[in-house]
Formats: sequence, C-alpha cells, structure tokens
Amino acid sequence: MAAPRPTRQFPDQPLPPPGPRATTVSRPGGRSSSVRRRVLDAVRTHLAEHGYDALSVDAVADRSGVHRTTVYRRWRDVGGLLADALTEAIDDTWSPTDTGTLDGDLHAVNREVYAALTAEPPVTAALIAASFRSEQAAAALRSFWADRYDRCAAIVHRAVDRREIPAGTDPRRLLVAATAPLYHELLLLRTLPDPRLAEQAAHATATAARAGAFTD
Amino acid sequence: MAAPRPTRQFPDQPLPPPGPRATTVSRPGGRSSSVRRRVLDAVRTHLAEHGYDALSVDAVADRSGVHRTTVYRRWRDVGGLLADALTEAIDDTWSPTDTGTLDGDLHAVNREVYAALTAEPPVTAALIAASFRSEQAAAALRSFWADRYDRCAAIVHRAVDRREIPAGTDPRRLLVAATAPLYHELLLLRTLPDPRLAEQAAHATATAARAGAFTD
DNA sequence: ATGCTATCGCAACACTTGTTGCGTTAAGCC
DNA sequence: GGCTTAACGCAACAAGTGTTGCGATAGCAT
Repeated sequence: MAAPRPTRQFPDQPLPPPGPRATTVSRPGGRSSSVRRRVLDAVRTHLAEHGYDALSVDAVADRSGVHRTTVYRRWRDVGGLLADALTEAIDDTWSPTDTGTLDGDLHAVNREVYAALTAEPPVTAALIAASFRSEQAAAALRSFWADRYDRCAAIVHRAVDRREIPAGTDPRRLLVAATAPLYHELLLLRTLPDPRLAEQAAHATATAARAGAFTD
Repeated sequence: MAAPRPTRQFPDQPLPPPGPRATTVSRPGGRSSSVRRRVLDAVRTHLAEHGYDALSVDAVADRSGVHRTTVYRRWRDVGGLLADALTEAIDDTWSPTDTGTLDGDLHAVNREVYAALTAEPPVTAALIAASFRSEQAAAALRSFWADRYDRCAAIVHRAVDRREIPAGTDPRRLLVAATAPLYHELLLLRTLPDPRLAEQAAHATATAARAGAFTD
C-alpha cells in the first residue's frame, strides 16, 4: 500500500534546452545568455580546482552567483551541467593528424586519448562517471564520440588508399580496437598509467588490420 | 576562514571487515553472520527487482530488516554492499574453456563478457558504475579482474605451446586487446548490442597475436 | 518611455543520505 | 545458570539534494 511517490519535477518549463541559446532571437525577460556563461565558467573552474567529487549543483550555483533554483531548472543535475560544458568545449575544427602511416596515425590518436584519460584533474573520467548516472551526460558523450570516430574514419581511408590495408575494412571496428584498450586499462582496470599503452595498442591494431582482420 | 569540516565518520569501529567473517571465532555479542546473510540477500534481490538506481543503503536496510545504522557501520555505502556481494558471488573454480584454438578460446571468454555486460538487470554495469564512486567497489572489481586475467593467461600459454603464437607474447596485453572492445562498445559507447562483437574482437586479436604484435 | 513576459531570485519545504551517543541484545565462555 | 562484550537497534540530529509557488527583474518590442 506504498504511496506511488509521484516523482516530482519542475512543471514550469518543458525541460528547457541547456544547449546554446540563440542570443538574437526574441526572448522577452530573458537573461539566459549571461546566466549560462557564468554557470558554465563556474563548472569549469570548480572542476579544475576541486575535482568531480566536489562538483554539485549547489557548489556551482554559489560560485557563479546564480541561484540554486535556476540551475536546477535549466540543467536538472550535475550531469546536465557537464554535458553542456562539454558540448561548448568541443573543438569543431579537430581532425586526426596525418603521419603517413596507419601505425603513426593510430598512435597519434591514442596519445590524445591517453592524455585526456590521465589529465589532472580528471575531467574526462569525471564526465564518463557522470554518464552512468545522468542521461544528459551520457547523450552528450555519445554524440561527442560518434563525431570523433566519424572524423577518424579518414585515417582508415588514407590507409586503404595507400594499399596498406584491404578495402572493405570497417573503420569503426578498427578504431574501437585501437582505442578501447586505453579506456579499459586506465578507466576500468586502473593500472598505473604507462605511456607505452598508446603505441602498443596502435601497433597491434594496425597489424591486425593489415592482415584483414577488420573486413567482413 | 571556512570551517575545516571535519569529515565525520563512525568512530565506533575501525571500519569493520565487510568480508566473510569467521563464524567460529570468538565474537561475544556478535550476531554478524545472520545479519550479513540477510543484508547480502537483500542486495541481490533488490538489485534484481529494481535495478541499480533504486539501490540505496536505506532500501537494503528496510528490505533486510536490519537497521540503517548497522548497514552504514559495516558497509559504509552502496559500493561497499556491492563489493561484498561480488566477492561472495565469485566462483573460485572458474577457468577458461579449452576449445583447441586461440580464436575459439578468446571467443568463449568474450561470449561470457558479452553475456555479463548485456545481462538484465545489468548488475555488472551497476558494479562498474559504483566503482567510480566507491573505493571499496573499485578495489573489489580490480581484484576480481586481476584474478580472471591471471586465469585466462592459460589461454595464451596453450596457444604458445601449440606454436600458434610466438613465445614471449604478453598474456595480459593480448587479453585486454580481446576483451576491451566489448566493454567499450557496450558500456561506454552504448551502441545497441551486437553478438558478433565477441567473435570479431576475438578474431582480430588472435590475428594480431599470430603476427607477433604482443611481444616486446 | 512604457508594457510585456520569460527568466530569475527567494523562502520554504520535503526527502535522502550520513552520523552520533547510548541503551539493548545475543553469542560465546565459564 | 550467569557474566562479558562485540554487535545491533533506536532516536535524533546534521547536511545535502531536489521541488514548489510566487513575486521581482531584465531584455525586447512598440
């Protein structure tokens, strides 16, 4: 006979878009652009200074000078804040460096992954941890990774063009094989970071690719 | 001039061992073995029925009939509960199945990993999520994985003995390369589960191993 | 300038989580 | 049987987290 517990939510707005709001469009009474900037700045600085564990909606609100209620209304939870901060921080001009060989290209990508996963403070790890609790953070991460893997497909195409690996090689499978060991070791198994990881995973994957292991 | 915030903890006991307590040793006044069984049963059933998000110390306490305070004292948090439930559920007799080929052995292991990661309810995913917030859960997972990778080294040794792959192949690197793509796709990238993942990752890794990609 | 209104600030609340001191209970030992 | 003592139950508290209604305000339009 337990009460249904109505899972309360803010009824005011239909979950307002936390994404970049058009600044020139008609929004009478809106102060949102200024608020958003202050909040997102607070997220970044607080994350850098005190880490993920200390990141709460209240802490961000206090630091930004924006009221708790406003942050809860627009971002819902910490995951929403991180998601918005991520999408804003994305570099739209990013592309994988061209070293001339598949080994080299994969190694270059893996060095970036390695750097991101061992960065201090661990913002990437924080975002991934948050993605297990917040659908917003999970969605933001998925779209970020989808974009990066799409761009990295160029690496595979270049290798095919050089006749280094067979045509019909699946870019995604190859790229996941190359990068996944880094995430696994550094994030899940939590072994002490070894910079050779990046090169070893890149080399093993390139070897498998040359043998045609990523074609159907 | 902010107050140091003394990070309060229970002073009663020096963090009691949540592990299996010797039942025959002198523990005057202790009712611990019965309590532990009731609590761990509650963790399992509650996890199975309501999932990880609904798993809280209070929920487990209510269900088990054991008082909140007792659970907090002995297990500290949800991560501690999951860690204890995991170590109790571990099958000490597990060993990798011998199929006769490296491809087959890796495929068999990967099928188990795949099954664990796609199980409903997602207890493995729950444990991994918890490991980002609880040091106890993280430690339990690390030791579990360390044990499994040690046992799986037999796969690599068998392949070396069969002259399938070169001697000097690093078992751990090989095994991580084989399994990591599953964790990455199913847990992080969260693509819709594809059973072929297990076979593809196994085959690609075996190919790389035959080419000597996992030797120094 | 004046009005409109979405957004924000504010106070107050409810629920969850974690902690403490202290009295009570049950397991083991004589 | 009674004694000892770690483990437990209990009430009460403290802090963090999430929610609500309502009044105030800033940005835009006219």
